[in-house]
Amino acid sequence: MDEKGRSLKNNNMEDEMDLKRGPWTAEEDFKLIDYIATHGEGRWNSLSRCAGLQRTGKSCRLRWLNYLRPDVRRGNITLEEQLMILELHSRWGNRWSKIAQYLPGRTDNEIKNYWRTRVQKHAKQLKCDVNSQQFKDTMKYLWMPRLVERIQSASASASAAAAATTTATTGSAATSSCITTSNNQFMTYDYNNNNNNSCMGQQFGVMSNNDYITPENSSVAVSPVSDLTEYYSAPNPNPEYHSGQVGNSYFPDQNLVGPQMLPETYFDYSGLLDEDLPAMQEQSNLNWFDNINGAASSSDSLWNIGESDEDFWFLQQQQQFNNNGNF
DNA sequence: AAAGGAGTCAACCGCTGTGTC
DNA sequence: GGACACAGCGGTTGACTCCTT
Repeated sequence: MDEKGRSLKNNNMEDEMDLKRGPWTAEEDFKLIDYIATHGEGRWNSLSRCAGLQRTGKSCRLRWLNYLRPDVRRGNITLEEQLMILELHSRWGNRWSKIAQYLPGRTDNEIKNYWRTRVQKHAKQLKCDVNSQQFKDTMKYLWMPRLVERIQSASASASAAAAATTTATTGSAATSSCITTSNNQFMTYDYNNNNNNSCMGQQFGVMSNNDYITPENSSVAVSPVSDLTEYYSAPNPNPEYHSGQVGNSYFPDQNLVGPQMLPETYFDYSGLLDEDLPAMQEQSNLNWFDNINGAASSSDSLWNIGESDEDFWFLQQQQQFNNNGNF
Protein backbone atom coordinates (compact mmCIF):
# COMPACT_ATOMS: atom_id res chain seq x y z
CA MET A 1 0.00 0.00 0.00
CA ASP A 2 1.37 3.41 -0.91
CA GLU A 3 1.40 6.35 1.41
CA LYS A 4 -1.73 7.80 -0.05
CA GLY A 5 -3.57 4.55 0.33
CA ARG A 6 -2.40 4.35 3.89
CA SER A 7 -3.70 7.80 4.64
CA LEU A 8 -7.01 6.96 3.05
CA LYS A 9 -7.25 3.90 5.17
CA ASN A 10 -6.50 5.87 8.29
CA ASN A 11 -9.05 8.45 7.35
CA ASN A 12 -11.67 5.82 6.65
CA MET A 13 -11.05 4.25 10.00
CA GLU A 14 -11.53 7.59 11.64
CA ASP A 15 -14.71 8.24 9.70
CA GLU A 16 -16.12 4.90 10.69
CA MET A 17 -15.62 5.63 14.34
CA ASP A 18 -17.81 8.74 14.25
CA LEU A 19 -15.20 10.87 15.89
CA LYS A 20 -15.89 14.32 17.15
CA ARG A 21 -14.33 17.33 15.45
CA GLY A 22 -14.18 21.02 16.04
CA PRO A 23 -13.52 23.02 19.18
CA TRP A 24 -12.77 21.17 22.37
CA THR A 25 -15.10 21.46 25.33
CA ALA A 26 -13.97 22.05 28.89
CA GLU A 27 -15.05 18.53 29.74
CA GLU A 28 -12.87 17.06 27.03
CA ASP A 29 -9.96 19.19 28.16
CA PHE A 30 -10.37 17.96 31.67
CA LYS A 31 -10.48 14.33 30.57
CA LEU A 32 -7.31 14.75 28.56
CA ILE A 33 -5.43 16.60 31.29
CA ASP A 34 -6.54 14.13 33.90
CA TYR A 35 -5.53 11.13 31.85
CA ILE A 36 -2.12 12.52 30.97
CA ALA A 37 -1.50 13.52 34.58
CA THR A 38 -1.99 9.92 35.56
CA HIS A 39 -0.59 7.99 32.64
CA GLY A 40 1.64 10.41 30.81
CA GLU A 41 1.52 11.40 27.18
CA GLY A 42 2.23 9.41 24.05
CA ARG A 43 0.44 6.63 22.16
CA TRP A 44 -2.22 9.11 21.33
CA ASN A 45 -4.71 6.84 19.63
CA SER A 46 -4.96 4.48 22.57
CA LEU A 47 -4.79 7.43 24.94
CA SER A 48 -7.84 8.88 23.26
CA ARG A 49 -9.78 5.65 23.62
CA CYS A 50 -8.71 5.01 27.19
CA ALA A 51 -9.50 8.54 28.25
CA GLY A 52 -12.98 8.20 26.82
CA LEU A 53 -12.48 10.87 24.23
CA GLN A 54 -14.27 10.67 20.90
CA ARG A 55 -11.30 12.26 19.22
CA THR A 56 -8.51 11.12 16.98
CA GLY A 57 -5.13 10.61 18.53
CA LYS A 58 -3.83 13.41 16.39
CA SER A 59 -6.46 15.75 17.71
CA CYS A 60 -5.60 14.85 21.30
CA ARG A 61 -1.92 15.34 20.67
CA LEU A 62 -2.48 18.70 19.05
CA ARG A 63 -4.78 19.89 21.79
CA TRP A 64 -2.27 18.91 24.42
CA LEU A 65 0.83 20.27 22.76
CA ASN A 66 -0.65 23.52 21.51
CA TYR A 67 -3.00 24.41 24.30
CA LEU A 68 -3.22 22.30 27.44
CA ARG A 69 0.45 21.62 28.13
CA PRO A 70 1.37 23.47 31.34
CA ASP A 71 4.37 25.26 29.89
CA VAL A 72 2.57 26.69 26.91
CA ARG A 73 2.91 30.43 26.90
CA ARG A 74 0.04 32.56 25.84
CA GLY A 75 -0.26 36.12 24.72
CA ASN A 76 1.49 38.41 22.32
CA ILE A 77 4.80 37.56 20.77
CA THR A 78 7.38 39.79 22.38
CA LEU A 79 9.93 41.82 20.49
CA GLU A 80 12.66 39.45 21.56
CA GLU A 81 10.65 36.56 20.23
CA GLN A 82 9.94 38.41 17.01
CA LEU A 83 13.63 38.98 16.57
CA MET A 84 14.32 35.35 17.20
CA ILE A 85 11.68 34.22 14.75
CA LEU A 86 12.91 36.49 12.01
CA GLU A 87 16.47 35.42 12.51
CA LEU A 88 15.74 31.72 12.70
CA HIS A 89 13.36 31.83 9.78
CA SER A 90 16.02 33.49 7.69
CA ARG A 91 18.20 30.51 8.47
CA TRP A 92 15.77 27.65 8.29
CA GLY A 93 12.73 28.84 6.39
CA ASN A 94 9.39 27.33 7.32
CA ARG A 95 10.85 24.87 9.81
CA TRP A 96 8.35 25.90 12.43
CA SER A 97 8.97 23.15 14.90
CA LYS A 98 12.69 23.75 14.75
CA ILE A 99 12.21 27.46 15.29
CA ALA A 100 9.84 26.73 18.16
CA GLN A 101 12.58 24.81 19.94
CA TYR A 102 14.33 28.10 20.54
CA LEU A 103 11.25 29.83 21.88
CA PRO A 104 10.30 28.05 25.08
CA GLY A 105 6.60 27.72 25.56
CA ARG A 106 5.78 28.78 22.06
CA THR A 107 4.34 26.21 19.71
CA ASP A 108 5.17 25.70 16.09
CA ASN A 109 1.55 26.47 15.34
CA GLU A 110 1.76 29.80 17.08
CA ILE A 111 4.94 30.79 15.31
CA LYS A 112 3.51 29.68 12.01
CA ASN A 113 0.40 31.76 12.63
CA TYR A 114 2.52 34.73 13.58
CA TRP A 115 4.50 34.45 10.40
CA ARG A 116 1.48 34.09 8.19
CA THR A 117 -0.65 36.76 9.80
CA ARG A 118 1.99 39.40 10.51
CA VAL A 119 5.03 38.91 8.37
CA GLN A 120 3.36 37.77 5.19
CA LYS A 121 0.82 40.50 5.55
CA HIS A 122 3.55 43.10 5.39
CA ALA A 123 5.13 41.49 2.39
CA LYS A 124 1.78 41.66 0.70
CA GLN A 125 1.34 45.29 1.65
CA LEU A 126 4.74 46.07 0.23
CA LYS A 127 3.84 44.22 -2.92
CA CYS A 128 6.73 41.85 -2.74
CA ASP A 129 6.93 38.15 -2.21
CA VAL A 130 7.73 37.08 1.31
CA ASN A 131 10.48 34.88 -0.11
CA SER A 132 11.93 37.56 -2.31
CA GLN A 133 15.41 38.87 -1.68
CA GLN A 134 13.97 42.34 -1.42
CA PHE A 135 11.76 41.40 1.48
CA LYS A 136 14.49 39.37 3.14
CA ASP A 137 16.80 42.35 2.92
CA THR A 138 14.13 44.55 4.38
CA MET A 139 13.83 42.24 7.35
CA LYS A 140 17.54 41.79 7.76
CA TYR A 141 18.67 45.36 7.38
CA LEU A 142 15.76 47.28 8.72
CA TRP A 143 13.16 45.39 10.63
CA MET A 144 15.51 43.33 12.74
CA PRO A 145 17.87 46.18 13.62
CA ARG A 146 14.84 48.18 14.54
CA LEU A 147 13.66 45.42 16.81
CA VAL A 148 17.05 45.44 18.46
CA GLU A 149 16.78 49.14 18.92
CA ARG A 150 13.35 48.88 20.45
CA ILE A 151 14.52 46.19 22.82
CA GLN A 152 17.41 48.37 23.83
CA SER A 153 15.14 51.31 24.30
CA ALA A 154 12.75 49.37 26.47
CA SER A 155 15.65 47.94 28.38
CA ALA A 156 17.09 51.37 29.04
CA SER A 157 13.77 52.63 30.30
CA ALA A 158 13.32 49.71 32.59
CA SER A 159 16.85 49.92 33.85
CA ALA A 160 16.52 53.57 34.64
CA ALA A 161 13.36 52.96 36.55
CA ALA A 162 14.81 50.19 38.62
CA ALA A 163 18.44 51.20 38.82
CA ALA A 164 18.22 52.13 42.45
CA THR A 165 16.96 48.81 43.61
CA THR A 166 18.56 46.22 41.47
CA THR A 167 21.99 44.85 40.99
CA ALA A 168 22.40 43.11 37.73
CA THR A 169 24.01 39.73 37.59
CA THR A 170 25.44 38.51 34.36
CA GLY A 171 26.37 35.04 33.32
CA SER A 172 29.68 33.94 32.00
CA ALA A 173 30.55 36.11 29.10
CA ALA A 174 31.68 33.13 27.16
CA THR A 175 28.57 31.09 27.60
CA SER A 176 25.65 33.39 27.95
CA SER A 177 24.53 36.86 27.34
CA CYS A 178 21.55 38.76 28.52
CA ILE A 179 18.95 41.16 27.43
CA THR A 180 17.84 43.25 30.32
CA THR A 181 14.13 43.62 30.27
CA SER A 182 11.58 45.25 32.42
CA ASN A 183 11.39 44.03 35.98
CA ASN A 184 15.16 43.63 35.83
CA GLN A 185 14.95 40.24 34.37
CA PHE A 186 17.52 38.93 32.01
CA MET A 187 16.54 37.15 28.90
CA THR A 188 19.34 34.76 28.30
CA TYR A 189 20.56 32.83 25.39
CA ASP A 190 22.48 30.28 27.28
CA TYR A 191 24.17 27.67 25.17
CA ASN A 192 25.59 25.51 27.89
CA ASN A 193 23.00 25.43 30.57
CA ASN A 194 20.75 22.43 30.30
CA ASN A 195 19.23 22.49 33.71
CA ASN A 196 16.77 25.29 33.70
CA ASN A 197 13.80 26.43 31.72
CA SER A 198 13.61 23.08 29.98
CA CYS A 199 14.49 24.05 26.51
CA MET A 200 16.33 21.57 24.35
CA GLY A 201 19.80 22.55 25.46
CA GLN A 202 19.96 26.06 24.20
CA GLN A 203 18.25 28.23 26.69
CA PHE A 204 16.27 31.28 25.96
CA GLY A 205 14.66 32.17 29.20
CA VAL A 206 14.74 34.48 32.12
CA MET A 207 17.35 34.00 34.76
CA SER A 208 16.34 36.18 37.59
CA ASN A 209 13.25 34.39 38.74
CA ASN A 210 13.14 31.22 36.68
CA ASP A 211 10.26 32.55 34.77
CA TYR A 212 10.05 33.45 31.16
CA ILE A 213 9.50 36.85 29.85
CA THR A 214 5.85 37.04 29.18
CA PRO A 215 3.86 39.53 27.26
CA GLU A 216 2.58 40.68 30.58
CA ASN A 217 5.92 41.32 32.21
CA SER A 218 7.98 42.28 29.24
CA SER A 219 8.26 45.93 28.54
CA VAL A 220 8.61 45.19 24.91
CA ALA A 221 5.48 43.30 24.14
CA VAL A 222 4.41 43.56 20.59
CA SER A 223 1.66 45.89 19.77
CA PRO A 224 -1.10 44.50 17.69
CA VAL A 225 -0.32 46.98 15.00
CA SER A 226 2.12 46.62 12.21
CA ASP A 227 5.79 46.44 12.91
CA LEU A 228 7.19 46.16 9.47
CA THR A 229 5.18 48.88 7.83
CA GLU A 230 5.88 51.03 10.80
CA TYR A 231 9.58 50.73 10.30
CA TYR A 232 9.77 49.89 6.70
CA SER A 233 12.29 51.38 4.40
CA ALA A 234 13.69 49.70 1.40
CA PRO A 235 17.07 48.06 1.74
CA ASN A 236 19.84 50.45 1.10
CA PRO A 237 21.30 49.56 -2.24
CA ASN A 238 24.48 51.44 -1.54
CA PRO A 239 27.24 48.89 -0.97
CA GLU A 240 29.11 51.41 1.12
CA TYR A 241 26.39 51.12 3.69
CA HIS A 242 27.04 47.46 4.02
CA SER A 243 30.73 48.00 4.37
CA GLY A 244 30.31 50.31 7.27
CA GLN A 245 30.48 53.68 5.68
CA VAL A 246 28.27 56.39 7.00
CA GLY A 247 26.55 58.99 5.05
CA ASN A 248 23.67 58.49 2.75
CA SER A 249 20.30 59.96 2.30
CA TYR A 250 18.23 56.95 3.17
CA PHE A 251 18.48 57.31 6.89
CA PRO A 252 17.61 60.72 8.21
CA ASP A 253 19.47 60.14 11.42
CA GLN A 254 23.15 59.50 11.00
CA ASN A 255 23.26 57.57 14.20
CA LEU A 256 21.37 54.80 12.54
CA VAL A 257 24.05 54.10 10.04
CA GLY A 258 27.05 54.23 12.28
CA PRO A 259 29.11 51.10 12.64
CA GLN A 260 27.26 50.19 15.78
CA MET A 261 24.06 49.73 13.86
CA LEU A 262 25.49 47.99 10.89
CA PRO A 263 23.32 45.05 10.05
CA GLU A 264 26.22 42.70 9.69
CA THR A 265 27.15 43.43 13.24
CA TYR A 266 24.03 41.65 14.28
CA PHE A 267 23.11 39.21 11.63
CA ASP A 268 25.97 37.85 9.67
CA TYR A 269 25.68 34.17 10.37
CA SER A 270 26.58 33.02 6.93
CA GLY A 271 28.79 30.02 7.11
CA LEU A 272 27.38 28.71 10.33
CA LEU A 273 25.92 25.25 10.27
CA ASP A 274 22.44 24.66 11.56
CA GLU A 275 23.86 22.78 14.47
CA ASP A 276 26.16 25.62 15.23
CA LEU A 277 23.78 28.14 16.57
CA PRO A 278 25.64 28.06 19.86
CA ALA A 279 28.71 29.10 17.96
CA MET A 280 27.01 32.37 17.32
CA GLN A 281 27.71 33.17 20.91
CA GLU A 282 31.37 32.60 20.44
CA GLN A 283 31.56 35.08 17.66
CA SER A 284 31.57 38.07 19.87
CA ASN A 285 31.74 40.45 17.00
CA LEU A 286 28.61 38.92 15.55
CA ASN A 287 26.65 38.59 18.73
CA TRP A 288 23.58 40.69 18.56
CA PHE A 289 22.50 39.83 22.06
CA ASP A 290 25.67 41.34 23.37
CA ASN A 291 25.13 44.30 21.17
CA ILE A 292 21.67 44.70 22.53
CA ASN A 293 23.21 45.27 25.91
CA GLY A 294 25.69 47.75 24.59
CA ALA A 295 25.14 51.42 24.49
CA ALA A 296 23.04 52.27 21.52
CA SER A 297 22.21 55.35 19.71
CA SER A 298 18.62 55.82 18.98
CA SER A 299 16.60 57.60 16.46
CA ASP A 300 12.95 57.45 15.75
CA SER A 301 12.81 59.95 13.01
CA LEU A 302 12.42 57.24 10.47
CA TRP A 303 11.27 54.37 12.55
CA ASN A 304 8.38 56.07 14.18
CA ILE A 305 6.62 56.30 10.92
CA GLY A 306 3.07 55.38 11.60
CA GLU A 307 0.61 53.38 9.68
CA SER A 308 -1.56 55.92 8.07
CA ASP A 309 -2.11 55.74 4.37
CA GLU A 310 0.13 58.74 3.98
CA ASP A 311 2.94 57.06 5.88
CA PHE A 312 2.66 53.92 3.91
CA TRP A 313 2.57 55.89 0.70
CA PHE A 314 5.74 57.64 1.83
CA LEU A 315 7.43 54.37 2.52
CA GLN A 316 6.50 52.98 -0.82
CA GLN A 317 7.80 56.11 -2.49
CA GLN A 318 11.00 55.76 -0.56
CA GLN A 319 11.23 52.14 -1.60
CA GLN A 320 10.76 53.13 -5.20
CA PHE A 321 13.39 55.82 -4.86
CA ASN A 322 15.84 53.46 -3.32
CA ASN A 323 15.27 50.93 -6.04
CA ASN A 324 15.31 53.30 -8.97
CA GLY A 325 17.23 56.26 -7.78
CA ASN A 326 14.35 58.55 -8.53
CA PHE A 327 10.69 58.98 -7.87
C1' DA B 1 -26.73 49.88 15.67
C1' DA B 2 -25.86 46.94 11.87
C1' DA B 3 -23.24 45.05 8.14
C1' DG B 4 -19.21 43.78 6.00
C1' DG B 5 -14.28 43.25 5.88
C1' DA B 6 -10.00 42.07 8.03
C1' DG B 7 -7.34 39.76 11.36
C1' DT B 8 -6.47 35.98 14.47
C1' DC B 9 -5.82 31.43 15.89
C1' DA B 10 -7.45 26.72 17.11
C1' DA B 11 -8.13 22.77 14.68
C1' DC B 12 -7.97 19.85 10.75
C1' DC B 13 -5.79 17.70 6.61
C1' DG B 14 -2.46 15.39 3.90
C1' DC B 15 1.83 13.81 3.83
C1' DT B 16 6.34 11.89 5.45
C1' DG B 17 9.35 9.68 8.78
C1' DT B 18 10.06 6.17 12.15
C1' DG B 19 9.40 2.20 14.97
C1' DT B 20 7.51 -2.38 15.53
C1' DC B 21 5.95 -6.81 14.26
C1' DG C 1 11.72 -6.42 3.46
C1' DG C 2 6.88 -5.34 3.71
C1' DA C 3 2.83 -3.89 6.23
C1' DC C 4 1.10 -1.26 9.53
C1' DA C 5 0.40 2.17 13.29
C1' DC C 6 1.81 6.12 15.26
C1' DA C 7 4.19 10.64 15.68
C1' DG C 8 5.16 14.80 13.81
C1' DC C 9 5.38 18.39 10.36
C1' DG C 10 3.79 22.20 7.35
C1' DG C 11 -0.19 23.96 4.85
C1' DT C 12 -4.88 25.23 5.05
C1' DT C 13 -9.45 26.15 6.77
C1' DG C 14 -13.14 28.11 9.21
C1' DA C 15 -15.14 30.12 13.27
C1' DC C 16 -14.76 33.80 16.03
C1' DT C 17 -13.50 38.62 17.23
C1' DC C 18 -12.40 43.18 16.23
C1' DC C 19 -12.54 47.16 13.44
C1' DT C 20 -14.35 50.21 10.07
C1' DT C 21 -17.92 52.28 7.54
